[in-house]
Amino acid sequence: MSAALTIGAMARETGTKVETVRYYERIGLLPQAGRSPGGQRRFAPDHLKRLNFIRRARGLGFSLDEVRTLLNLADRGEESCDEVRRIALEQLDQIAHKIGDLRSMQTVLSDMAARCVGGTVPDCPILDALFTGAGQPRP
Amino acid sequence: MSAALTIGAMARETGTKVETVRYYERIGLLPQAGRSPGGQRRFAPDHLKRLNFIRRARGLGFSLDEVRTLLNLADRGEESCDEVRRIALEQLDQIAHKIGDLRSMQTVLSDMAARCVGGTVPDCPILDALFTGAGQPRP
DNA sequence: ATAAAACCTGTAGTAACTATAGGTTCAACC
DNA sequence: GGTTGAACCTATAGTTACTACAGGTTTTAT
Repeated sequence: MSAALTIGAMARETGTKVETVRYYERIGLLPQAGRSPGGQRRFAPDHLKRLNFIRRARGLGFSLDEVRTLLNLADRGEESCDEVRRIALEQLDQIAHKIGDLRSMQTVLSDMAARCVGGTVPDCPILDALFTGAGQPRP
Repeated sequence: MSAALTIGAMARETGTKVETVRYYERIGLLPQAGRSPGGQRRFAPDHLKRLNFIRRARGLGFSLDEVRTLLNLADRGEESCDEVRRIALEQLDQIAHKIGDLRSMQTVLSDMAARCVGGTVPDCPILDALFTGAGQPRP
C-alpha cells in the first residue's frame, strides 16, 4: 500500500489552503479521495501530483476551466487525437504569448533595478517600455 | 489636443469589458477620466497604456494588488529608490519562476502535439512529465 | 428630428477562493 | 483505557475580481 496523505499534508506540500483542496474536490477537479474509517480524506500520490499541477497552472493565469481542459488532455488516452492536438496547439500559442510578456517585464524590471544601484531612478517609464499601444488580441 | 477615447474604444483596444474599465476606475487602478459635456468618460492615451498593462499583468497571474504595486513603481519618480529596487527584484524572482513553469508546459505540449501527428497519443503523461511534485525539489 | 448605438449609475450575480462556526476523529501521552 | 489538543468534518458566509442586468441619458447617423 502506498502512502496515504491527509488533507493537511496535501495543502502543506503544495502551498494550498486546506479549504481550497476540499473546494477542488467538490467541483471535481480532484477526484474524490478515499476516507479513513472515521470519515477523513486520505489522498493518494496521484492526487498530490494533480493538485500541484492545478496550483502552478493557476499561478500562470489559466482559469479553472482551462486547467480542466489541460487535465482532460492528460487523462485522455489515445482516443480523440485530433482534439488533443488542437487543444495542445492552442495552449502552446497562449503560452508563447505569456512568455513574451514576462520577458518584456523582466527586461524593464532588470533595467530599473540596475539603474537603482546608481542612487536615483531617473524616470523609469515602465509602461512606455513595455506595453505601449494596443496589444495582441486575446484568445 | 490629443485623441480622447470613449470607454468603448478603450475596451475594444485592450480586449476588456466596458464594465471592467469602469471597475478599474472605481477602485483607483485607472485615474479618473475626463468627462464630455454630457457626462460620458473621455480617456487620454495614457489611460489606454495603463489599462493595457493591467490586463496583461492580470493575464500573467498577478493579483490586482501586485499590479498596483507594479504601477506604483512606474508612477514613482526618483524618490524611494531602495524600495523600488527591492520590489523590482522581488518581482523579477517571481517572473523567472513563471517563465520556467511555462517552459516546462511548452515542452510537454509540443511533444504531445508532435506525437499526435502520427495518429495516436500513446499515453501522454503530461502530469508525470511536468509537475511531479511528490518528491521533486522545487526550484 | 428621430432612432439606434453607446453611454451613465446602481445593484446583483458569478468564479475562485477563504474564513468561521460548531462539531468529530486521530494520535500521542499518561 | 482515558484524555486532550491538533487536525479533520460539513455547512455557510465573506472576499476578490470581475460580469451582467435594469432603467435611464447622451451621441451619432440618417
